[in-house]
Amino acid sequence: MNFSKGTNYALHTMLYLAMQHDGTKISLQELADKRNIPASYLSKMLTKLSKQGLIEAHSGAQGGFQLAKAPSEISFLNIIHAIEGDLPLFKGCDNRNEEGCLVENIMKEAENAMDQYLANTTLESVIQKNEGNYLIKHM
Amino acid sequence: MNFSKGTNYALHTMLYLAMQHDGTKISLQELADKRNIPASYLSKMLTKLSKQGLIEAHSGAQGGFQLAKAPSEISFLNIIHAIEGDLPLFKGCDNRNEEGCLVENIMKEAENAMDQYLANTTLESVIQKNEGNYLIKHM
DNA sequence: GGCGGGCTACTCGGATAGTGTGTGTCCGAGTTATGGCGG
DNA sequence: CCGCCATAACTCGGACACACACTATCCGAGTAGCCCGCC
Repeated sequence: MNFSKGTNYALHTMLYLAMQHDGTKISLQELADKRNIPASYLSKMLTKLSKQGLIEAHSGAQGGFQLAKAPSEISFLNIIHAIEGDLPLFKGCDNRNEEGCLVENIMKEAENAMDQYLANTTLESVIQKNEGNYLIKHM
Repeated sequence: MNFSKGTNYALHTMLYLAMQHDGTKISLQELADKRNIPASYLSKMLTKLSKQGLIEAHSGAQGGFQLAKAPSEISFLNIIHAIEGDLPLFKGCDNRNEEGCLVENIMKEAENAMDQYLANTTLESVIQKNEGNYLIKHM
């Protein structure tokens, strides 16, 4: 049980896109090179992000990707759900009765605690908090 | 990315064991039958729980399993870590510098939020909250 | 009656295997800007 | 000078392959309580 590499790739890429505040389009190849991500695989992740309306993909020459919303409106949770799916992390027991599975209910609450943190963390808040930081430029 | 079935099995089994407050030993077969879990597989999960000191295994005739601690001292987090391992859910980037990976730090915080909830949820608190409930008897 | 050995019930741990998902690659199809060529 | 067309650069999406963890099963080995029979 752990987050997939695809999620890691997506988060890094989205952060990179958010730093291009002027909204210029960036090609798949550049995104892949900057973070040492296999381009073919990253393409699949970007497709998912695009389908969720988080980024825009432009075909043809001078095409590329850019954010579809303001960085303040894109949370980590949005990105993670776009990649991993929005199914709950925990599948409860089969023989569920009218109140559902007790263990499952508890795990849902635990997951909600994590989701709430991720929903409150937007691309903008991360960049602002780390402005001028060495990290943000080279990671 | 989701919790394994093994975790589900372990949580249910531990809850069942906790309800045997008199500390009688319960055989692997009975535990498996009560929750419709394949006994051979459950055995592996119980081995992990035993190695983490959460339950005691008694060999031989009239043997079986019982909690090694009081239900109030066993949290959901203990059980989950025993099964899934205590590694962080998110593996950050490889090229980490002196401050680590920015994305990874955020994900660690998110995971901490979930862990904190799970650490505060003990077998005892779950049972007390659902005492007399239909669920607790039949799940 | 007491002692010992076999029996039974159970756990422990390794070996093995199927299965699904994550990860990665490749390639063809479709799309758009650009530049050159002809009118 | 203007418009059309070929080309290049790029995305899109499916097909495919591989690795690895999860899930599950089976079996032999070891262990502990119990009972029966022998002394």
